[in-house]
Amino acid sequence: MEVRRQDIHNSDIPLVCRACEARHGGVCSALSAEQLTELNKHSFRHRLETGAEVIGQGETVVNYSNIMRGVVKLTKIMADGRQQIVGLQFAPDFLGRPFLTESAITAEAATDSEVCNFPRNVLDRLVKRTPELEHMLHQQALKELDEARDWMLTLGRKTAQEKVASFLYLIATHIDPESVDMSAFDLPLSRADIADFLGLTIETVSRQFTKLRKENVIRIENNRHVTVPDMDRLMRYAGND
Amino acid sequence: MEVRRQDIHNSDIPLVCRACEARHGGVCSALSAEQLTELNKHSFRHRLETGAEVIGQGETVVNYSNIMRGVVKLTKIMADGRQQIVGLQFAPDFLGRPFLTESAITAEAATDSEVCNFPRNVLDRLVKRTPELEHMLHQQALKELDEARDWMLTLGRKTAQEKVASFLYLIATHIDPESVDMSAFDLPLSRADIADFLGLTIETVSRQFTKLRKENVIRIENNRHVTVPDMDRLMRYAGND
DNA sequence: TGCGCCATTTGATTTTGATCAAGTGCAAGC
DNA sequence: GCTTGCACTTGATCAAAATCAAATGGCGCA
Repeated sequence: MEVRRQDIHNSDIPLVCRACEARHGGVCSALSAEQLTELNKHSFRHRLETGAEVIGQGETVVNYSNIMRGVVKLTKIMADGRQQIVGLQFAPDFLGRPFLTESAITAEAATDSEVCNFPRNVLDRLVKRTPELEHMLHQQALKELDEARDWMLTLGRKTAQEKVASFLYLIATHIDPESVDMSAFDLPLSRADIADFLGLTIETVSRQFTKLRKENVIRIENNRHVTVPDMDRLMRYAGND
Repeated sequence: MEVRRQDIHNSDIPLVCRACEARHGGVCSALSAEQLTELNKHSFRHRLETGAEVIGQGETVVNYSNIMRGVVKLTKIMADGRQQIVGLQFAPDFLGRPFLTESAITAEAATDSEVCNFPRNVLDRLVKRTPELEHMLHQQALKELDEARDWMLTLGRKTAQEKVASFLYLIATHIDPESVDMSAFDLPLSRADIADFLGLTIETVSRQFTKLRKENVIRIENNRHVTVPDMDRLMRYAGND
């Protein structure tokens, strides 16, 4: 099943980009062949092992990235070490905060990942000249805002059980957007990360996993692999009626 | 002290806009005289009493707004009535979610307010033709995203005392951006609203107010008027070291 | 095979904030 | 001036989640 595209001749497009799965989902989809070539001159792909930091809170932003593969967590840290994950980004999301030089968050690979980096100033220049690109980034910002607000309801008003169920539901629906069957997946986060995402402790997360398992809402193998026999049931446990 | 402006001749600008305090801060600042005239043909100013709903969760968006005066709260409600305020908007913020027809949140006047409404389709058309306008909206979305993520840390990881102090600090720094002295202000929210903003109950909010008062971090008159003798001290109570 | 290292689970106890239940104070209306 | 209603405060008790403290269970490696 070939998908026809009316945009540009493939032959005009840089080789690496032609083979890039994110080209049609990420920011690059808003660029012309020349712009892609220009951006590609300065960009480089990059593997990230679990835990590798993309940028730290308070650091100067020199690169933006596109996530090619894996999951990246965005965290905020307090002076005394308390930590909150404020966003999870999945391929092919854009990673970066346009128009600010200092990062307000830490971005770090939650799983083994791959990103495509481009220098801040090159993309910034491109954005100024390409309204379609700014539109793309605007859409992404609005999507992240919607997600952040959804999560605020979870953090502020849900019980521990609802929080854990909400997290499982979120992962089920985001981890593999291509797949029709969302009922089996690997958790991209450790219990500690899940706790930081939900505003709970590891112990509470663990207990809620056990409880959901005993009530047959989920099955768990090897701590990371989850099966959901009834997605609607999980949704009800998450408080999303 | 007259402020010189290089943009456009005042005489080309609609009368109501010329007298509008929000014109230089809000979306309108990105528009040319003709565009302002065009938009103004379809826009109307509107008073909102405390509690008046601008738009309800799940409803179809027909208008965008600019807040001229007052504070608007954005809330999410669960099926069983639990409620979380996910954003506070102050004049001259833009109010609305571009590119989506259904609202994911309820927007409601937290104080007596005034807004300037324009039909969705008129502004949408204008955005398509005006990159500068999209840039403005993009900036606003990013600002709201930064604020949402700050608040996620507060909701997920701070104690009740830190939450209340954080709220007071937020209001002190947002209620009157013009004023140099932020140490005295009126709370724009009732205790119930504050509880919904902080993910707490009214009782807990009240107790924390009392505690902060007894420790001389704040003074309170008539339930709504707050004085902060030492802003840095309040900030430390908020956990922002 | 056994050791040590982690991440995770489980259990006992404590703490924080929620819930339930009266009060208080103030302003509007008769 | 008294009642009524509403927003807020205060107090007593309860429950959910945090904290403290051991287990348990892989997994890599000697």
